[in-house]
Amino acid sequence: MDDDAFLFSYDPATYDRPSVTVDLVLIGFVDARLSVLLLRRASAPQRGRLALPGGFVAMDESLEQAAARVLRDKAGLGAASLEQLYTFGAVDRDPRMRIISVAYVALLDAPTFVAAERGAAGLHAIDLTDLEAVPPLAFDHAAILGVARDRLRGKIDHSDIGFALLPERFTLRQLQDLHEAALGMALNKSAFRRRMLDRGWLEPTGEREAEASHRPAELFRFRGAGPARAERPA
Amino acid sequence: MDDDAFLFSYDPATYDRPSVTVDLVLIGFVDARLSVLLLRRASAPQRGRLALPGGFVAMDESLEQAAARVLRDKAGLGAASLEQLYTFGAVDRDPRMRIISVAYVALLDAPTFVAAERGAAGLHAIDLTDLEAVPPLAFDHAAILGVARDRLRGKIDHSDIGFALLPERFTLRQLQDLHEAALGMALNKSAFRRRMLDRGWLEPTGEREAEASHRPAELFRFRGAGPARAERPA
DNA sequence: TCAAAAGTGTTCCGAATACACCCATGA
DNA sequence: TCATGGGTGTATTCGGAACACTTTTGA
Repeated sequence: MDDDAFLFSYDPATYDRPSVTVDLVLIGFVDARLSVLLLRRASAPQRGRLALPGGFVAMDESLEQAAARVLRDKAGLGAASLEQLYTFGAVDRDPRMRIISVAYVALLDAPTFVAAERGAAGLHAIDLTDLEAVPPLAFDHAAILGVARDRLRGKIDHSDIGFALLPERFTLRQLQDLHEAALGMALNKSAFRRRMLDRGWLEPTGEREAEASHRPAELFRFRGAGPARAERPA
Repeated sequence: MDDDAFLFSYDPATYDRPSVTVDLVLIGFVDARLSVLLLRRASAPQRGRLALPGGFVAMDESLEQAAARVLRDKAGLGAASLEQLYTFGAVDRDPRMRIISVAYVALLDAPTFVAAERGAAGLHAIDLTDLEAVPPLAFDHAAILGVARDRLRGKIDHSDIGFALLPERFTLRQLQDLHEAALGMALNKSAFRRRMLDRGWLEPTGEREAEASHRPAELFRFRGAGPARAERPA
């Protein structure tokens, strides 16, 4: 930013500025499926269509703060793993006015996801891995979901983001189901097992699942992780 | 975005909106070093400091169009590989007003980079891989450069972005120098060689470099690349 | 003929895979 | 006792790393 000639003569009342919003992709892993929470629009435009929960960025809050506020107000959730996804700025992406939207991804564990789905009004869950089967979404939100899906797919095996989708204690089978859902392919059991254990991210709790008609699996806990890949400034 | 109650009562004259800019990280690979082009600020604030070239996003242009325009006006360049990097939105990142900036990375080949450095007024090149040695930059631009450096480091071995920094015909040594500069580490010669050739991205031109006191290396060309990793919607 | 860097072949090692087998539980 | 899925051990395959070696040029 170095447009000083323009900047000094820049009069907010004279020159239009775009509006800026944040849109949230709320992802959960429930019943071995990756789901996203969308809001059914109650008014025009795109009335009746599903849309990402979002809101305007106020002058006194950062993008992250705006995202956290939307998470609170629209989904009734406190903290969650929030990560900036991409910024969408096509001129006509919203018919009402010029709106630039910064998309964030929030990864929720299953109880939180289900609580939000039941608790907040108008929230519906759809399958993130089968976007073709979803009825048309509002605005360019289908494209945003596509980017979110691709990002999750690209990062889940190289970073620790997946654990934000699992309960505090989980089995290796759950972890593998999550990876398989995100990648859309089956994974070799013992190879996956070894790879995950060799990473040093998993801490065995002595406990085992109390479940069904077979040998109970051991429950693991996500141990903080060593220096993982980070990417979140500003 | 579903904030209709707010939206319908939203009066641009009443509610302030943030300004939105694009900032460009112009990266080149010259003399086996990764460099970035910065503009010396001629006026307050941060007068005399180096800053990323940038500009406001107009109402009738997309973010990509704004980035291309800045590339043209500030660096005198036509087309270039432009990729969105990250959006910076801290409240106080600019002392004059609330400015949200969408950063883009442009990868330039060496002649283009040098031409821009010489041609456009006030442009200075600094070493991207040695940001600590650079005098303090304006605003949060040092953080932006850090994100750009990390992104390049993370992608250069997994995608084909590196070729945008090389001339149309290049030697494997040049390609390896580029990767070593981006990663900040030495790479094994034959392993690198085999890995690159096995990818099917490189097309041998029959030609060889006309150069110095040793066996001339073969010149390769970047062949379109198969379905590489993409990530650029809206 | 020597220095320097390009380019190749061979071995070694580790990670991923495939697969066989054992273990623990409910029915 | 059987079915089911958890968990382990072993052989195989594949790719990268290491390293020695040959090739080709200018000086």
